[in-house]
Amino acid sequence: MDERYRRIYAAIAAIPAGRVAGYGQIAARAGLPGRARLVGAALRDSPDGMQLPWYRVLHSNGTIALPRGSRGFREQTKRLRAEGVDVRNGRVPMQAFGLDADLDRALWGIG
DNA sequence: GCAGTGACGACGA
DNA sequence: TTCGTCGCCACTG
Repeated sequence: MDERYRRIYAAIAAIPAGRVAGYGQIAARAGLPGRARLVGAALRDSPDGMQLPWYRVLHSNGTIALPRGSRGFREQTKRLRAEGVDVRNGRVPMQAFGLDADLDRALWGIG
């Protein structure tokens, strides 16, 4: 496992329940700005045994990355709703559930 | 080393 | 709001 992947996993694990973050945010927090695709690769490569809130990672616009109707899509939607996140038609209002700048700073100690 | 592909993101129509 | 295109970088054959 690469150091980059470790950082990505750590950034994802830092997302609090009931909140969501974009791939770009995760990549940036992992010290890999602009490498959003690498976050997706890391999730694909993540072991099943690893406890990772992968379902809290969405597209920058708040839409679920997985294809509509796929098992992962259903699983992500189900888990998010279980945490109180409002998933409307495969989409989450980032302005309500996304990580704000202040919250982001509080979580990852930026600034 | 080259070409194809992808759990992405920003833009323009 | 939705769709298509381009740029990005890492992985794979």
